[in-house]
Amino acid sequence: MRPLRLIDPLVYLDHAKAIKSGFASSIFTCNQLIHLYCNHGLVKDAHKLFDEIPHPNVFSWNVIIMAYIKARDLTKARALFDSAPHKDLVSYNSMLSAYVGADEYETDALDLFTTMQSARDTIGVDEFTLTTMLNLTAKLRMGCYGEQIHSYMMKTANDSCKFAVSSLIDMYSKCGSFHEACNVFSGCIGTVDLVSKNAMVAACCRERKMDIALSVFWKYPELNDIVSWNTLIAGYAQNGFMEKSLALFSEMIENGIGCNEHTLASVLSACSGLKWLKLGKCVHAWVLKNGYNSNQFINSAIVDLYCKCGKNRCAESVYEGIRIKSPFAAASLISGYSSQGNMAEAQRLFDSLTERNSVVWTALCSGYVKSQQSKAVFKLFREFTTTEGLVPDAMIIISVLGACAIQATLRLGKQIHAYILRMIFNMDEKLLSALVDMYSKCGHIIYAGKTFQLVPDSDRDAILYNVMIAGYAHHGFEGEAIQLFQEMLKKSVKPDAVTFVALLSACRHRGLVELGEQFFISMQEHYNVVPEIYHYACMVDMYGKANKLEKAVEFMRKIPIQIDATIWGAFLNACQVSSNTELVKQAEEELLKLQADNGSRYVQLANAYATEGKWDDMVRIRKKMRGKEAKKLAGCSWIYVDNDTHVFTSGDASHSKVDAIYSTLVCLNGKLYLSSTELKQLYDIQGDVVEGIF
DNA sequence: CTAGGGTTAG
Repeated sequence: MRPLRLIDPLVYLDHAKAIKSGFASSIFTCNQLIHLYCNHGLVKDAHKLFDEIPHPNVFSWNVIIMAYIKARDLTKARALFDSAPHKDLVSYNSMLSAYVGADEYETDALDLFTTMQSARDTIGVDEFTLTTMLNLTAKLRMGCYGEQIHSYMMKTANDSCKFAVSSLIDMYSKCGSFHEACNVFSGCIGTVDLVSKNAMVAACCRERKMDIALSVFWKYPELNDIVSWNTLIAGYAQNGFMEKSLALFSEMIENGIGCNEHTLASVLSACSGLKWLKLGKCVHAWVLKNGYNSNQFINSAIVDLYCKCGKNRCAESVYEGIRIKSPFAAASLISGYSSQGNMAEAQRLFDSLTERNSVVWTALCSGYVKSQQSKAVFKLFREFTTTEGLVPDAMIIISVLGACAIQATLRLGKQIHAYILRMIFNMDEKLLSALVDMYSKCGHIIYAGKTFQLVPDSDRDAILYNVMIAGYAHHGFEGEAIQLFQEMLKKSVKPDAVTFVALLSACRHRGLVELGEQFFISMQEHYNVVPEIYHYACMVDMYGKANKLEKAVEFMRKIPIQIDATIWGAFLNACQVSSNTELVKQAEEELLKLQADNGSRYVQLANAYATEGKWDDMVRIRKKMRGKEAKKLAGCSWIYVDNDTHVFTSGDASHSKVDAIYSTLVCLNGKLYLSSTELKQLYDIQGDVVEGIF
């Protein structure tokens, strides 16, 4: 068949006419011709020819069924399949793999597989069927079924051909059984084939075990093809090693391997990660020159590149220029708008889309989380599940948990947790970090701790530790926070800037000045973490809260970076605590220079003067604030009681049960300033109420 | 002794 394709199809159209007029009409030639028509997308002509065959054989039926499968008309393919008088294993396997390859036909695939095995049907299964089914279990991440197929393959000696091996590695890896994947791979050492090796490299990349991936890659260098290189390049990029990914790409080109659209997509995402606009633009030019600009992965990577490099206008014009737009490119642009806080534009683009996948929904949701609009997230999520009837995946769940954390809606957070358990989601560190953060921000530090404990030691990454340490810090458990920090060091998980923000803020809240100072020094000396604005602000605030103004002043003098409004704000607070009028004025001037339009700054200053009884100054600041039309939103608290939200602002007396509320408050005030142990007991009591979830 | 079905990278 293959050489025929090199000849102008028109020759064969002539040939078809010849057959029709009675020449050369062997059924063999007819079947070949049907296949030829299909390869040129001429399904209708193929079908016409098929209809003209007086006695189609099993090959004829199979080839016409394949024609509709390739044209993605599975309904028609199935209708032909059902009506075919001649069917063999090939017919079944073709239909099965069509179902496995398509979205939302998983049940049909399973039904067909069951039919094939049923006693009434004598068709049976072979190694083709089994590898196809492995593919399905991999796609559905159902490792337990994959395992069953594996044992059946072993029993029937179908487990050692190269197709079986590569599919098994792929299935185990995608179902989270890396160890099993390794076992399969090492079982065929010596007779390694290329595809199995590539599947193994991919499996290592999925596990972030890049050193193993590299050693597998270089173990049989003569085997390496373009897929091997692409797998490794993509692996490095996806695990955040952008420079390594690009270095490997140069090596690939130097070795004359060449590159294809897979390579370029990874290279583009490495460029976005590094914000290397210059190289990214070169790749963009290369894409245009080589006609890769109809590839949806490439297009979304280019849009993403321009967004990440702050060139939203370029991103927009690339997006406009895409002829067949994919939801992925739209998602990139939505994330671009979101990262600039432009949710109106993000929503507008979302509304204009005719095709939305869960990536688009997630992009918009996480945009609203970033801009703290939790209500919008809940609204979107409701639309997603009820109106659209879509099944949430882990990514969108993470966004919703983020919204729960912002709004401290424990009830919804717990519902989501229960949902995760019901759906038997694969709980990865990302999802667990989001859960821990939600429980912690909703005030349930005990739950947060229990969720954290569910994560096996080896899976605890820096983000998860950071979330948990910050949780303990905010709840006043500095001992637990520090203990966790030590555990983190012992497991050689590298602490980063966020870790130290959490630790310093624990010291700040508890007035542990000396410990805070130790952390601040050691973060630079031992852990190579450069202090950022928030670390400085935290230190200043710590000195302020501990009433050590002279230390704050001394610290302010030594700050090597541009002192911004956050730091000045903390310093102003410190001055207020110490009632130092001279310094307050100094801080005021600096602050207003930096943040003339921030209403909260004026309010803070006005209050500072009010505390000192300097009413003239207070009035002056208030007037200045009006002149600039700066506004300050009043901070508020809220609580859910019987499905009703009760909102309170400071000094608020508008609630119908205001007397009862204030008398309870007086009571609670007396119980404040508990010791760490007392606090824990209090949380434990709360924790027991809904213990069932764990 | 010739046709048709299964594997890896985003």
